[in-house]
Amino acid sequence: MTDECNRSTESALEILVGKWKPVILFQLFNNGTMRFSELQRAMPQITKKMLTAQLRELEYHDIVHRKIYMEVPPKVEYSITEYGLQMAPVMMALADWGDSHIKHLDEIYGEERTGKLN
Amino acid sequence: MTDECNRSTESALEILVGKWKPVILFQLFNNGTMRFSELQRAMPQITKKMLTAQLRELEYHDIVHRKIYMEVPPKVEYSITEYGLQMAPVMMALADWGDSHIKHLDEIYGEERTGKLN
DNA sequence: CCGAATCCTAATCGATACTG
DNA sequence: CAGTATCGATTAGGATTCGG
Repeated sequence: MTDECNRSTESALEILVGKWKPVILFQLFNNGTMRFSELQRAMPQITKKMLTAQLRELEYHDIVHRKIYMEVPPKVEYSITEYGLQMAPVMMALADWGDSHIKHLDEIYGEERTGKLN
Repeated sequence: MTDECNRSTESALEILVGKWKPVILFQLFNNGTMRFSELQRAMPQITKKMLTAQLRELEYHDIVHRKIYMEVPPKVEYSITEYGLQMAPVMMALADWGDSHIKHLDEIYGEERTGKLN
């Protein structure tokens, strides 16, 4: 049971984990459909390699849909799948709790803390 | 706003992420107070180094409490803090969605899939 | 414009041995 | 019993270059 819970949780975390996954998801959740280049502009720090890799994983998990237009120059659009929309509550829960957690850490360690563990 | 959500989410993920964090949390949530050796027995694969490291991080985040008994041989007990209990809903949400997600992947790729992306 | 391929660094994870 | 220290293996992340 505990073991089962853990498999489930890790399966869920697989999707959220990665330096860019949450950002990408927030972008797509907020803006609906976005082109590859739009995503890149929205996240100036990300490299094409990373963006592609993370999108592929999200696509594999059926969270993100990839629509290819057969034209020149190439055009590819990404959007959250219907199934992906179901994880909105999880994202909200994480963002909510994370928000209160940031405040909690500030109370404990003060505003001047580095945020890093030694 | 999106940016703020993202900081919050990543702050939350910081806590859950790590190969052993979820397991440790499930153990402590289910069993209440546990000694170091009990945790080890519950997770035969984990090394002492990893167990210590993950517990320290959880302690830093005020999710886990560490109680040291000054006796010989040493005795240290770990438990979820009051604040830590507040993240129970998040854990539940993750486990729930992860569970349904596993089933969803099975539907898409079939039971025989490896679970790995290429 | 949207990637794939290559190479490299940094962080994470793990096996083993040692200590108060 | 409950750790720390050290080292090697593995993986995630990034810079750059090339191609359809």
